[in-house]
Amino acid sequence: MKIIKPRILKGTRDFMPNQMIYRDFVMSKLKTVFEKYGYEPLATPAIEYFDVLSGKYGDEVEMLLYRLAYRDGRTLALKYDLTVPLSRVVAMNPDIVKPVFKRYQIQPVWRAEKPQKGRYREFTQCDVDAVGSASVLVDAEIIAIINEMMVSLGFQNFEIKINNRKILDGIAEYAGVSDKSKLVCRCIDKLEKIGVEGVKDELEERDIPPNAIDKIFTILSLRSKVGLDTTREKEATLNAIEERLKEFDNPRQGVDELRQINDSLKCLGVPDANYSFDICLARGLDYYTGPIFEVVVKEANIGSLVGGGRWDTLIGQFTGREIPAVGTSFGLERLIDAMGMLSLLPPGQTKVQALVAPFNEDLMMQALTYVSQLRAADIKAEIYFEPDSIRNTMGYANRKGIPIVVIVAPDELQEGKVAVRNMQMKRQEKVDIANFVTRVREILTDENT
RNA sequence: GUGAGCGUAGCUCAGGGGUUAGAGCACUUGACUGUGGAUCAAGUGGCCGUGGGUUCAAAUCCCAUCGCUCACCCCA
Repeated sequence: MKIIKPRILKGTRDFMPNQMIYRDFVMSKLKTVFEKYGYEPLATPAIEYFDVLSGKYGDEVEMLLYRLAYRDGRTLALKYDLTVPLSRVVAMNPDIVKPVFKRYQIQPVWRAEKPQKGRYREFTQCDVDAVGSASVLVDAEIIAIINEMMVSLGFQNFEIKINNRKILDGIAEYAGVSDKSKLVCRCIDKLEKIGVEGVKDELEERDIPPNAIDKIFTILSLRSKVGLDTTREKEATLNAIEERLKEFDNPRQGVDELRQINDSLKCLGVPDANYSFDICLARGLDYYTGPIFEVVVKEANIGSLVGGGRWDTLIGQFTGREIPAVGTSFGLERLIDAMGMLSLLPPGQTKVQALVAPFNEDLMMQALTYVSQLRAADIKAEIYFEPDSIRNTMGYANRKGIPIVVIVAPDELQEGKVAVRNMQMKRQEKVDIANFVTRVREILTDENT
């Protein structure tokens, strides 16, 4: 027999039971919040026609599409994100957007990247989008969801950065380099990372004329103190940007949208300390057209945990008729990685609540009826099938973190009882067989409160 | 795609030309005859990633290759 060496593609992972518990935990929180805001689930295939995905993201990203060598080798690809498949669904079912289609979607996506910290080839995106409305109130709602989500997961110091593509384009227009708008955006996006001089150098290298660079920086100097602004400071920043760019329609509109978002967020109860307007935020994907946002947790240092924005023209690429849309994407793995680093993940490595431990083979059948009784009472219970020694049984329960062990042994049975051991408290008591399920339930609820 | 670093026990790593390759943790067994996180003792476990080269001698130096990690680009 030929032995195949077991291995796994770089950038993909197996999720063991203890990790799945965390994934389920975070996903259920996400679903709860999404549904609370009226969004409904959708799923799409892993495989799409290549031309459906191609040309939507941008030149660099195009290389990262996973193409499938099916038939001619170029007609299919694995999905790269959940937004383009959604736009395809809407293009095929245009009626669902009357008046608005609000969906969430939690599925894996694939990117042909070189993996590194916080970056995988297969990972799970958790998207919420609203399709059909051009109202900036929806943008605010998405940001409110992001905020509630981050708070609900236990993050204390996070920052929702908000900007607008229209303002970014305006900066390039103001500097007289509209044709290089994308390039300019990419450079100023790095301000935080490489500093003012770094950005200047990079702009020079890309042949942006010195006077244009100066003009770009007169706008960037209006940048607010990220994350620390009060409402009034935010308004002042927006006003200053608007004043500087007032001769250009597009950026003026962009500023106005942010102002409306700011007002809406106040009504939606999003604290000022949790978001900021950052005119350096760019986002790489081509399909964003209006407000864009991103969440960074500085302590975690694994890039953005959440990213999104308005994408009003994507669906039009399929139908010729534009349908406005806005939404965001949560990176499941990055959220969990960050929560792990900040100790925000709940303890507990198993969901099993009770282990029934027969003392010897002769008591196995009896033990089966007991474990069955526990399950009938909706207690997650398993039986230890190898009654080799009570020591090993306890060791197993301990390793796995099972809170209660029900010992079925001759001494107790003679009195019509079983032993119920609370592992955490190291307390053990004899309980009448008639009552042991109730007793187990009591111990479990005591512990959980 | 560009660049850097690392591959030694199940895990984290030491050893950086010279007998038979080490430690901690984990695992197995025992002290403990019906009880798990502790302690102590003993034990199992290695083609030193793979292939070639230099050398009297290679885990150690050189080359290649594979794998992993990190950074750039871009992104969740």
